[in-house]
Amino acid sequence: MERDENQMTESMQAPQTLSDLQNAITERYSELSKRLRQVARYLIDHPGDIAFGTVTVIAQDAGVHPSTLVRFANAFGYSGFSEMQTLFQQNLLRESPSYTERIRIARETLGDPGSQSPDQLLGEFIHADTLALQSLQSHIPAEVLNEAIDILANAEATQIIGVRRSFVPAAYFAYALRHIERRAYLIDNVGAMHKEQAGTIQKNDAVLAISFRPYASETDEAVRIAHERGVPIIVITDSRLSPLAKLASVVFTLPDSEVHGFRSLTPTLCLAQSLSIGLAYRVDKNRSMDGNPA
Amino acid sequence: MERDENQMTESMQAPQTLSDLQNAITERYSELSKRLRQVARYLIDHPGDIAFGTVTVIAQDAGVHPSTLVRFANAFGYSGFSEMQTLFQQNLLRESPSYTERIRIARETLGDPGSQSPDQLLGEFIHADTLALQSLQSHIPAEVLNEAIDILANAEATQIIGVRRSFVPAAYFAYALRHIERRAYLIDNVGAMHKEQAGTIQKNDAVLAISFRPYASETDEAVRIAHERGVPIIVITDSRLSPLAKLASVVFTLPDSEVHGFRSLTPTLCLAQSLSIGLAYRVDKNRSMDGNPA
DNA sequence: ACCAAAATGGAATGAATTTTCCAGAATTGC
DNA sequence: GCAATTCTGGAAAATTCATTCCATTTTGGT
Repeated sequence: MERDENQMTESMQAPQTLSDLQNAITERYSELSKRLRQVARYLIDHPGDIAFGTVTVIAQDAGVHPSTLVRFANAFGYSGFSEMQTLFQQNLLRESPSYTERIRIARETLGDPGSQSPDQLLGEFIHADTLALQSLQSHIPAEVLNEAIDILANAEATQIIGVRRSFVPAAYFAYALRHIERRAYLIDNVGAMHKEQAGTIQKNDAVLAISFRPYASETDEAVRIAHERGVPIIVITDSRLSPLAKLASVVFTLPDSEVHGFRSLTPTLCLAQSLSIGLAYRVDKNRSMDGNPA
Repeated sequence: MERDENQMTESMQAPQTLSDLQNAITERYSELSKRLRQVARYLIDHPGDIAFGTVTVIAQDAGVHPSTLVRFANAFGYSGFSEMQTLFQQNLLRESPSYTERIRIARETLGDPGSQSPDQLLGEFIHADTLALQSLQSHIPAEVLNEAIDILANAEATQIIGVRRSFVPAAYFAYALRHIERRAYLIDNVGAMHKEQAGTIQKNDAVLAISFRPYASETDEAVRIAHERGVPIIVITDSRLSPLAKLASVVFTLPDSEVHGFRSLTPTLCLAQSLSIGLAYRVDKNRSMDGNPA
């Protein structure tokens, strides 16, 4: 067996993921020099500390000289310490709730926006929507979902508000709730009568409002009316700083994924689905517990 | 009560944890200037993206000047942006381990219908939508996309038809097309006047019809009228055997993903986005080729 | 113990990044 | 509607940082 291949100094290509690197380190640990072993141990044992921090700080913590870190990175095929460091950062990002960073990276690797074929465009939207969906889960705490479903389950009817872009998920909510035989009223502002429509909100209703930047005054007004009447309010919006958030009983803040200037409604609709079906199950369960096993 | 204390400029001491900072931001949000609010929103809504990246990059993503970030940090008592940034890093380090675990658990329990928590349900829908999106790309040939965009680009106005479930993507189309300054009419059947609405379809319009099983007669009728008048028709449906398919100039057939009896609209909306933005680019290109470089 | 080769840490260089400063723009108060 | 104040963004300055280079030390072999 030819052992020369294993000598890898600068020639071989560097590991591209953190786990690859960790494997490589473990494998080559014995052939490293004293100081490099020290670095190796530190990298393996404290991966979290590598992501941030400067060479100087990390070197101090690891008890070595900064240049040793650079040499270590070189020994594993990287152009410098910084290049190796990105692996640790990416790893942290992958585990973290953040995803716009990944979109940014993906966008960079996808080349210039603008003169693209519709086909590529479709691919980009699919990609962006997928990422947005993935991050959705981490943005929606289970308790909030449960509270929202509680409110909907206890309400006699649900009044749904959403205009312009948010009209789309609002319409979906109305469709879905009616589908599972819940009373749902869509405040659709037909005939510019949203105030009149909002006027019909009653004590034992629930209000479901959807509003994203730029926040529409129509939605705001309707929610305000509901708030005055002490009606429980579920808000789906994009930020805790949204004007609706402070009036709400329950707030969902959704990450907005923007590609080519168009924000995706996919997370909102997915949430809408989940709320509706979750409600359906809840209502079903309540019914059977009420002594009606059908 | 002495309110002076609240004026805090440089004098007060800066929040030492991320949640403290977030609270402080929420509290003082209203008294911030326009740009600082922009920063505030970005910090609240994208905490994960602050941790890495340089001021320059973050400033770009937030749409502000780098110095604004520094000013913001100063306004909250930090010596500079970097000092504030460390809060976000610490937070990321603390949060990271749970996330992948959650997804794994959610995925494992997938397929166990019935008594599920809404949280698990959400995970299922996310998963289903993701799969549906993935398969979308292979179901949409590039030529069909191009033809559809051709039709939309040449049309004077677009008439959009979709009822019930399909009303949701139809409404989205109407919104998106108007957003890119195309004339779009949504045949929404208000006042049960879909026939009258369809009657306004003209020779150089285009028709965009969305219909899934069970196919709605309203959509069918409208498309039939359009077909008689020789108007180009784009159809989004679930099968090439759909009654609309044979009248269409271009047909998109979408795979339907069904979870808990609810079909997902996500692929339809993703397609809608792609068509709209693809159209926007096409129109832009045509305009500049017509000698109007703006 | 001596020589050659490798390894190490200090200092310097050069690049990148954060911060400060300032002039013009926008906003507010009168 | 004007003046004063605040806000903004460009550019330069200052700082920090990663990397390279080199002299010194250490290691391993004879």
